[in-house]
Amino acid sequence: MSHTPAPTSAATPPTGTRQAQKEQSRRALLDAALRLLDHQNLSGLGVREVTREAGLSPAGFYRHFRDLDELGVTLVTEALENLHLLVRRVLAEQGEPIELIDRTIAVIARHVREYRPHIRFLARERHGGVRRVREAIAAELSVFTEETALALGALPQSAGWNEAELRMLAGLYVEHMVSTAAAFMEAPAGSRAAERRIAALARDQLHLISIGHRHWLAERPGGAEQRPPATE
Amino acid sequence: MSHTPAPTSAATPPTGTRQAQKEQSRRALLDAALRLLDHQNLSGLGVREVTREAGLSPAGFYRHFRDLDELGVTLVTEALENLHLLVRRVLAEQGEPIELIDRTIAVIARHVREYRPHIRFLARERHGGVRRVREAIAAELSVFTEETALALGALPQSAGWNEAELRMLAGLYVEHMVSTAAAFMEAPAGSRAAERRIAALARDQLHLISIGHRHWLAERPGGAEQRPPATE
DNA sequence: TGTACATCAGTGAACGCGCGTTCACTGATGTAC
DNA sequence: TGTACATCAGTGAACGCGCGTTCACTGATGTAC
Repeated sequence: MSHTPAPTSAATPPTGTRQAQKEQSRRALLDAALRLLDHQNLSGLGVREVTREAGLSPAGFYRHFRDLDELGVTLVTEALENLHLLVRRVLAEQGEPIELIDRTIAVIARHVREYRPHIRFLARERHGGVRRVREAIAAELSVFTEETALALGALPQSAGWNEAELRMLAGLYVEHMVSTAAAFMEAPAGSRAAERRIAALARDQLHLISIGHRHWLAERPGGAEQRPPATE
Repeated sequence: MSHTPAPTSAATPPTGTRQAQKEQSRRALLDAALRLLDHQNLSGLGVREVTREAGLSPAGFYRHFRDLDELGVTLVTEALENLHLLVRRVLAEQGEPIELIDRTIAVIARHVREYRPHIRFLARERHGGVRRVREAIAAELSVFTEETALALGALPQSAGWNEAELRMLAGLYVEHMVSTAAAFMEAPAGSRAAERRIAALARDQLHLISIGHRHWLAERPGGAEQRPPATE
């Protein structure tokens, strides 16, 4: 080694360049689609539209996807992985209930800021026109609810709660998270004032729910002893 | 009058028949669109598609609407009137808190059963691709929240609540109503078992929120005296 | 009641256009020797 | 290192098709007398 080899440069493309370039085009197609989905629905997307936005010729599309459905499925997968990332971030938070609320909201706000296109895509297609996409999102939210129920069960204020009750409460929290994320998403991009207003509102609402959580056992409908065990 | 005139019949069309026939075609177009929107988005609708479904020739469309946007706006208006009908039904209910919860859920279930296409349309377009539609829906939900806040303020358990707090709670209830309606809507049409499961879940969740409502004043964050008056 | 004319909702044909998809091609990247 | 060949991501032209919209028309409904 009389001289150090030149670092990977444009002049001397290393093996693997080809594959990397292909990946880059694929990424460009997916990103173009996400950009277009900011103001339209998945079912309204067109092959020519996407390739135009991505800077490829229409025919180039078929080197990467069989058709638009396949690209759609890829986007769903990405968005759901992304949602799972959000869930893990939220559930990883620790602390007293009141801190937990603020941290949860902060995590959601940050996530929406970082991954707005994916979040918008999920909000838009959750009740959108493509059944398989709707079902995939519903299934993921359901998994999310189970994970949340598990986490809630570990809290001291959940002592005495059965599984059905934990899932009920988890559902309430998940729905609230979803609508909070949607609210952050609809806010004018980058408006910290709007973000603060949404956060303050969500904070009070979560606080009220946590108060309900704490007093539930004493007042649960029908009385604690009449409630069936956690079947269903 | 030696003989009673024949009642309105097909053989002797009365004045006004023409207008009534036109209205019938217009209704057929709107209903066809609603039917198509059961499994696709507003922005994906086509003139030829709608007229085909309605049994008119493509050109006939233009006797009723300038373009699809105009038909879309009409559907939004109808759906929002319909939503307002639901709100009035819910807010008209009276009774003890626990009864109120059950009645509210029953009203929502019935309304979704009666007007499923309109409700589905609202759910689908709430975060859909057409900005003006999204904004119209958001504005209506906001009005709805204000009305709910007003109704909540009249309840004895709201004594001592300021306006911002009432709106906060109303927002929670409205969001919950929306997701309950969506859940009823996604349930297999006519499955009473699924409806009962959704109703039971919603009932517990509303109950938990109402417990939070009752204990809020004693535990509100920062303490009651530090809270600013009901300015925004 | 009957007749002559006006209205206009709905039609069928035609238009130009952008769509999804295919095809033979080009030329940079990769490989064998 | 240099040369000869293979691969294959991306291209540009072409296709047939359904779209939105227009147009002159038809015939039932409505009106005047």
